[in-house]
Amino acid sequence: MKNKDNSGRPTNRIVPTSAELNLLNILWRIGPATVRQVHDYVCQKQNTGYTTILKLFQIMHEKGLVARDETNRAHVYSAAYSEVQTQSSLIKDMVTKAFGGSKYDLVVRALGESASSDEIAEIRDLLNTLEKNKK
Amino acid sequence: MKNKDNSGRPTNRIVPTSAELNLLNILWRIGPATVRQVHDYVCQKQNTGYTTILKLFQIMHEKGLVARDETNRAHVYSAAYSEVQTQSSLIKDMVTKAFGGSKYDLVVRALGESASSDEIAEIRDLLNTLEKNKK
DNA sequence: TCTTAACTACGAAGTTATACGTAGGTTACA
DNA sequence: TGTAACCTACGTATAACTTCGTAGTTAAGA
Repeated sequence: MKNKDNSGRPTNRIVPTSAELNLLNILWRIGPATVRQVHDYVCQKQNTGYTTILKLFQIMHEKGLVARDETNRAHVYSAAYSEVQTQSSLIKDMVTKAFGGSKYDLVVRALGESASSDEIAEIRDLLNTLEKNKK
Repeated sequence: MKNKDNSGRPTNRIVPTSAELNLLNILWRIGPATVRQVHDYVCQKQNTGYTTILKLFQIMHEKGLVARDETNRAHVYSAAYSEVQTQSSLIKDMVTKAFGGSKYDLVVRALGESASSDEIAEIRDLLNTLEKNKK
């Protein structure tokens, strides 16, 4: 099924909201988990109602953002898309909306402000690897 | 005044919504403009009511996203923040929410999939310039 | 001057996102 | 067995986002 982004343009991309991303980050970190486990995890940092997490997972399940294992009474949720896939979708979305479609511009902006020498070196390595794989 | 992002964490950043970004892109392109001018511009691509644009600008003005010159009857709106500033804010926001705070990871993900040889060369040049400016 | 076109302000509707409470059923153990 | 803890489903409340219509005012031209 096709989703729609806020602008009304059609898209097939996975673009989780802020709160959804918060939970996905936890699933990516600790793996498939029950609402209880995720709730406990979240509550280490902020107070949130148990049913808030539950409801979010139910909605995310409807959207296809998470898979649900209903074998046991406490359902086990897992991310439907990998962190890398999701990050790529988010980047694509942002490049379209705020960078005139130019991925390069996004990279320039990200590097522009403050990149440490170490980071620069790492990215240079990455570029070498990318080019090597092309040949 | 402090804004809050969706996650409840406080932030001072400029994070326009999708529709807002759409209008800001136009202002950055054509410069300060009336609702009429922006509406005409928008309607080249999509049908949108005049008052839809008007209302959006009013809200953006309340938020401080645009400045408004009320000298003439037709108010003239202009972006309150540059495209570069806004892009940086959006990147920061995204790095926080989806890349565990690592700008480097975002760059890696952006470059990871498909970067042309030309783009790779350009980014290498950029890295050289960045490093030169550091010394 | 009178009518028409244009402009702003305002309200409201429809949708999504976020957040919880309650109801009703299940499990575990005293 | 009964009661306390736990789980899901569902309804609801609020705020933000997006869209547009209407009302009222101002300007401009016949």
